[in-house]
Amino acid sequence: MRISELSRECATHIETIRFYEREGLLPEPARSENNYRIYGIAHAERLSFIRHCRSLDMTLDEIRVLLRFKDAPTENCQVVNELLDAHIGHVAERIEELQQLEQQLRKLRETCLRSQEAVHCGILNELSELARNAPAGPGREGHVQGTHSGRCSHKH
Amino acid sequence: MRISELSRECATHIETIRFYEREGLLPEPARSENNYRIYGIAHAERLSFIRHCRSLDMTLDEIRVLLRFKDAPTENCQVVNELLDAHIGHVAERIEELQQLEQQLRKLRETCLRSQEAVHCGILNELSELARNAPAGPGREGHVQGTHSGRCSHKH
DNA sequence: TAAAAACCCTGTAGTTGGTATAGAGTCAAG
DNA sequence: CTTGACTCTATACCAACTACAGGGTTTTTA
Repeated sequence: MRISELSRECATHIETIRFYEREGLLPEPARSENNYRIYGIAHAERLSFIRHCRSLDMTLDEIRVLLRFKDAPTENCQVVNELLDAHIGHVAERIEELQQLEQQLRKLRETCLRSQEAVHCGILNELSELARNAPAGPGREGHVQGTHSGRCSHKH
Repeated sequence: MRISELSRECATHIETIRFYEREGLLPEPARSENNYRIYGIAHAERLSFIRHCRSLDMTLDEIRVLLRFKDAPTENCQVVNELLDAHIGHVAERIEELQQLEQQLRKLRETCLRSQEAVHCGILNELSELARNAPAGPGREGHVQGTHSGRCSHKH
């Protein structure tokens, strides 16, 4: 099949497929005489595997490790277990961070309950106060991302 | 004060300070005769404000809005309230997503409780199975990031 | 006095996981 | 024969920095 069919089958943008090939996650497929990529079922299965791992928020590096094990069926899978445990740990960690963050934001929100002049706005004043007393940077440790992600409005 | 002192005072990398200046978040400071940046207290306060907002996981665009209101003290602050409400919403949303993700990952982890040959590893098999049946991409909607963030090991 | 350490500057490239172009070639239908 | 759908490569862009190259200045030390 050609790339657009694979794209439909795996609900994956064409550009993403080519990107995975460049990254070495998908093997280079055969080419037709006019240089089009020709994929088989194995490619579709591998791409689905990758996409499923991505939907579980694994990094491409983590997925690379899993693929290595899939490709070497006789190897001991302990590393797979460890990878997943670590990933679960990071997710749990990030959840806690975000829960604390939500508390802080709700507390901050309470300090300005009605519209008024910005100079009297409790939120802005509180943010300035806190800044003076505790100039802490983001300073996260785990490999868990922040609150904003790119999967949304890409204007232009 | 010079840039390294500001950097110490606000616990912010020097490069980040220059980056904020390029981005228009910090005003261009005066320069000494040898072209070094010279900062005053106002700069330190503004930078602390920015860093505090960042520690609350706001984007630079969101912070830009807040700064505009700080700079125009007579304007009505309703937009500030709305911005914060939206931000709280996105954080809450991301928490729920991550909690569901954690459940899925724990379930997956249960399918392989001991080390064995990769070909029999429940995790790898389960990931392949799920992939065949539900080839769903990431497909997040909000502006909330995934599980992995850059604030960690930057190998090189 | 000279060299080394410490600080500063600009500009550019890298990070992640893609997305979106430009510019060109290929193919089938009307 | 032209239109539209599809493909190709290569490059730039997103956020929010971080890091480095390549240069200049200032201060400290031997």
